[in-house]
Amino acid sequence: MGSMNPELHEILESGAVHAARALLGYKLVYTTEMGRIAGYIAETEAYIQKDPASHSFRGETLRNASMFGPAGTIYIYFTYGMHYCLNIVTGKKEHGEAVLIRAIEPAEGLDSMKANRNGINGIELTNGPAKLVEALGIDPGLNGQATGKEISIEQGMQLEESMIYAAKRIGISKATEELARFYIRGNPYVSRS
DNA sequence: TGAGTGATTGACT
DNA sequence: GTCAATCACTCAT
Repeated sequence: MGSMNPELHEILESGAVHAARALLGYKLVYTTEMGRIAGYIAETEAYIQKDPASHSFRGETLRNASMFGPAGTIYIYFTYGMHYCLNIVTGKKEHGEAVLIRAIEPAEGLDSMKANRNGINGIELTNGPAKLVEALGIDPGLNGQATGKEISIEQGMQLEESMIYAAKRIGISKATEELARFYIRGNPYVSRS
């Protein structure tokens, strides 16, 4: 994390809700020996420790330990017996909060994404949290690592404030009224539900 | 020890 | 629109 640019570090450490909004437009980059695969962050959700819908709500366990790491830590969790989702940890160390990356707009390595997604093309490539993990081909073993290595966040597209939309979260049954989901207005890769 | 749920997706009616 | 897949975790026996 020492290599992370100061502006980004400040954003992440400022807390999950603020970071979820500010991360929109940044480029999520996965670097492997095969090359770079990347996309612009188009949709996020914030999860803080006092949130009943957060994995960190009941305190630290083996599964969610990464959420309690320093800002910039990678949190990858396994769910529904078959899918992985990617989070960027926010806040101070020991604070149990993170931003779920729900959708990206492909920017680099389109052919690799298609291959990783078994030939799927178009918006179905990356318009969901587990879909984008599969498209990038992210190794679940990277859970707990710091960003700036295999997974990094780079300056992306500049967004007008009016392009950012806040909404209720989706895919959860607790605390659904929280305005903790953010997305780029009009971006076709934003997941529905 | 077992039932129920889940930060999802894809196939099917 | 409904629902199965499939496992880690929580909570109630």
